[in-house]
Amino acid sequence: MAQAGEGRRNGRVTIREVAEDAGVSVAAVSKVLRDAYGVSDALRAKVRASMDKLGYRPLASARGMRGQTYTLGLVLPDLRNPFFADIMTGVNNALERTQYQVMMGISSSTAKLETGVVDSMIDRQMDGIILIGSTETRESLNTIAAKKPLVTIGHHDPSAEAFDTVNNNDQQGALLVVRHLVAAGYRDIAMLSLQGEPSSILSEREMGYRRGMIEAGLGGAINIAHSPQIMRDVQFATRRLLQGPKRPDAIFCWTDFIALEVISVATELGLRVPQDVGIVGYDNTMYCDFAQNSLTSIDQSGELLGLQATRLVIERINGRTEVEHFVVPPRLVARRSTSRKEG
Amino acid sequence: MAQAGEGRRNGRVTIREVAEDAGVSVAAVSKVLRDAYGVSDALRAKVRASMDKLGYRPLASARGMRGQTYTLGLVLPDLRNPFFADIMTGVNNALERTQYQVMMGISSSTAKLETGVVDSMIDRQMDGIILIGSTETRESLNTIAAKKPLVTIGHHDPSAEAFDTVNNNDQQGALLVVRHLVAAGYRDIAMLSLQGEPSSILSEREMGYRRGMIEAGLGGAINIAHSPQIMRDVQFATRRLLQGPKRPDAIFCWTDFIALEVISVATELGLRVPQDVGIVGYDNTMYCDFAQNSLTSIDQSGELLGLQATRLVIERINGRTEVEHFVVPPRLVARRSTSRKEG
DNA sequence: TGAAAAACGTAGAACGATACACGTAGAACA
DNA sequence: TGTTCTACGTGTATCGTTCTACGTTTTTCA
Repeated sequence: MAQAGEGRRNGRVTIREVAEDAGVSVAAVSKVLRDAYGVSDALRAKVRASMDKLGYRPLASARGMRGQTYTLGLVLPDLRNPFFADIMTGVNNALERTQYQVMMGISSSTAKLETGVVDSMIDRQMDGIILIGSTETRESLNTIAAKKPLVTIGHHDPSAEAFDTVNNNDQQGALLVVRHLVAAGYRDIAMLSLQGEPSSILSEREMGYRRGMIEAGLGGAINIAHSPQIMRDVQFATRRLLQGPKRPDAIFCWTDFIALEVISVATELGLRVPQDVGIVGYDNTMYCDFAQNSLTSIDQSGELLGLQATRLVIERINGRTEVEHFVVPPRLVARRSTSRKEG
Repeated sequence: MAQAGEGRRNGRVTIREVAEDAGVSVAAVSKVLRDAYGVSDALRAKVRASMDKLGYRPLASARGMRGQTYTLGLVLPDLRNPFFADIMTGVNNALERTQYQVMMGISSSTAKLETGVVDSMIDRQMDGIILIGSTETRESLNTIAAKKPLVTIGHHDPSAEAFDTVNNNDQQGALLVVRHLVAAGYRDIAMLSLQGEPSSILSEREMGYRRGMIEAGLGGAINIAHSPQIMRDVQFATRRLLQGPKRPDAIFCWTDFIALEVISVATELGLRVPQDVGIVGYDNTMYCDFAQNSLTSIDQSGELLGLQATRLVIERINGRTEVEHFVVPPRLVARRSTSRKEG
């Protein structure tokens, strides 16, 4: 509580002082602040001049008590996946010319922590919330949406009414992967999927994988392994796959990071990528491009996802109530990790 | 402003309702909330029961008006470097049994954006601020510290009085790198340093590099290149280094991510790592361990840095005013990217 | 037993911004 | 000239907490 500066208010300029300086009422200043109706240009100019002169900044807590805080909450599953940086770029672009600021929290991909972070964002009066890769149930999401405008990224629920969703078409993404691998000559294609709380992306991608395999007449080779996104576990799961009785000749991984780890393990086991085993990731993060990885991956346009989600949440804050579901088509980026033919 | 739920208050339970339900005064509930002096066990139990029953959660904005918001602000330079995830782990561990929540913002390594993010955290009444890799001047930092408890990570200023610093010893880290490379038989050791706004880490590391080179009698080979942390620029700078007149036989990179990119470019140029060129990174992020990278790096114990910074900022919130400067010794982790001898 | 001190509870005034209800001046119209 | 309407300003109750100052009860100790 003790503070380096002086008194408790810390030398902060209040709306009252601005009003006094400009020779107008407090309410007039508030109107200028909010671009509200009923302010003449002359008054607006006078007030803005005083604000600049005094270095006034409205206090979010106080605004939150009666109006908005002009803060958006963004919840990420983790800080390790650079894909979220792409989303963040989109969010920031969308926020460029607005009053809004974004604050981030980490859910660590667990429903319990996610709930905690979201609740604390609601406690902090954030005006809207963007939830990436949520593991919550439809019920919980509806509860949140009843309290604050909500948009999810990476959560499929086309029948959701209370909140908007922004997604890449995960089923199609998985389908593209299988088709690409089949075309490259791979047959025993395994999927290394995510273990943990069930989520809609999970089932979408697994569904796409299954459909792709069946479509190619490889229904008998369907093989889905699961691992949490933790180094040790991924290594273990990968060894199990690659050293098991019928070794797959290609692995479709949940995420680029996992794919890189699979490449690492395969290399250590003396297997050649892509000749002995083809590897595909998801998200097309910057690591895919490195020569030592050269990882085939699915691009889901993170920047666009972030941009759209932000647009939608601001629209909701401004009163929209009809639901909107935005879907981007995925795009496969082929690299050396699956180019068996030339290899 | 429009909202899915009912009225403006959104069905939120207030402290008043809790007080009523428990049959005590509002102030008594507040005391329980803040673990303040002057509350009997009986009363505390009664109040807690009511809080649970009603699902009460204090509103941060309202608390901020008079007291604390129990929110810490954490400012990261970017979301792409997984090193910050380690720091975050430490922060979360430190916060485990406290009431505090952390909210993150991104500075994109530019002083202007950083100032914006920090100001908006102050507007939002955060109780304390942790600044990672700050590019601000001592003046600005003092200004911030005058308003809120401040701790920096990755900013060397041993004479700072108004805020605490938490650091790894960057000069020693660079020194360790040079010594290691020299011991492995490298001589023309270049440093690929960061371009952008000057920072104290920058000069510390470059100083360590210079000292190491001079110490090894290689003062004549000192060669510092600069590049911003952007893919294209790093590639360009690397090509310049590796295709220039006197090609270095080892490159000490600013960050693991850059080092991985350097490995990529070197590979594309047909150079073998570590035989033709040794590569060292910084931060010892998880990517270093992958077989395809096997990158020698400096571990600066991100988790510990995060833990200490959080401890310090909370101490400051609780009234400490004497400055504290915490330094962790760096540790070199040798991997294949510099093992010329066996290679 | 009585005085002093400690322990606990309460009322009510802040905190800074918002937004409603109201007041006023001037324009438009007949 | 009077009436109605519009445009714009203003005063002030209000949001949900904290916290000071004070009052009451209980405990301690000689």
